[in-house]
Amino acid sequence: MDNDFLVAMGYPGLTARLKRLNDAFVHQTREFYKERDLTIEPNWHMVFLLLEKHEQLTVTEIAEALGLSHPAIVKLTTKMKDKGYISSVKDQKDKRKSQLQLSEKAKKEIPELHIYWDAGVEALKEMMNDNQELLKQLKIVEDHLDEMDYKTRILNHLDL
Amino acid sequence: MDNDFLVAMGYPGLTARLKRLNDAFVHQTREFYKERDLTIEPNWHMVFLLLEKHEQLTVTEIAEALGLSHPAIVKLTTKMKDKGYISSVKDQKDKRKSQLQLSEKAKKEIPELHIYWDAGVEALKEMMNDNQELLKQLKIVEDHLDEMDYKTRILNHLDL
DNA sequence: ATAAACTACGTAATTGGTTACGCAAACATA
DNA sequence: TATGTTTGCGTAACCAATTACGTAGTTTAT
Repeated sequence: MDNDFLVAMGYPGLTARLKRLNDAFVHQTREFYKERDLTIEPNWHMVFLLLEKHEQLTVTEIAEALGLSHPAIVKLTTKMKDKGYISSVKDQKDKRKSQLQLSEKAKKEIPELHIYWDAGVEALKEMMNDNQELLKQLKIVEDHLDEMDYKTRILNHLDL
Repeated sequence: MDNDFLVAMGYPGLTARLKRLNDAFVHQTREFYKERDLTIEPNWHMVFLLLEKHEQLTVTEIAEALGLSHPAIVKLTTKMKDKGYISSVKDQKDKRKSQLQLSEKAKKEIPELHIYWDAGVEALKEMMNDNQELLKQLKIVEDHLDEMDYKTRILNHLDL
């Protein structure tokens, strides 16, 4: 058996490697939180950061910012509410919306969480040899994907 | 709202971007297959390639090569069997194992599938500006992760 | 002012994966 | 040769996400 088949495959192995790498990060982040008895989950991180920056946001706004479906955000934020990290206020101007914000508990605990998140960033940086090249290369692909989607690109290459 | 919050976040946005990018590729590949009335799924690709290269493999071998759990492979290959792409033979030397291989149908259809997969590779290459820099950068992170896991690295940075 | 279209978001059903468990076969060892 | 341990893999329960759908509220057009 190959040392690493996905790597050996080159280009076609890319997407599986993206998934594998992400799964590893999420898994180990979850382990880390568990070990420290933190009752937060890995995918809450970006929601916390968003709400630190924006004070209040709707479900749809969060979904768009994170590139997830709105039902995903409903579930995620419901859990965060259950744990007391998020409070929601019905929007008075538009009654369909509810504005989500960090609770007092969240604001009190976030400074400690930032210590862990910062350590995570340092760990990441270290694994990336202290440069942003991976991020840059990702951006290139993301930008291309925005310009024209992958399916269309495949079709174009078939017609040649 | 930011143009792209995950990108703006830099390092901490990385894992969410890996997921988002992978999801986009998988989604659009699925759409492509559907449009061409191909009854295959995106994550079968690597299994096809593995079995082209290795003639016959067990569930566990495939799981290890792809970095997935064995139950994932059981489900995936069961579907491929149902569609007639994989046949399995009980291993005579070790009766716990069954050796999976490409069916005749698979061998007949694979040349056509390669046309599509090749177009996909061309599309990918194009999005990566015809270079392997992203793959190289990924490899760096993967190798570091193999050396020492992310959780341990976070802990190390906390102790400083 | 009313009808039509659109938007926000909650819920249900489905999906692709995971961990946990169990059992049978194989292997190692006393 | 019996016995404890490991391995392979199937099944069950669970989980995080998706798509599809319903409904109430908002906006637009006539």
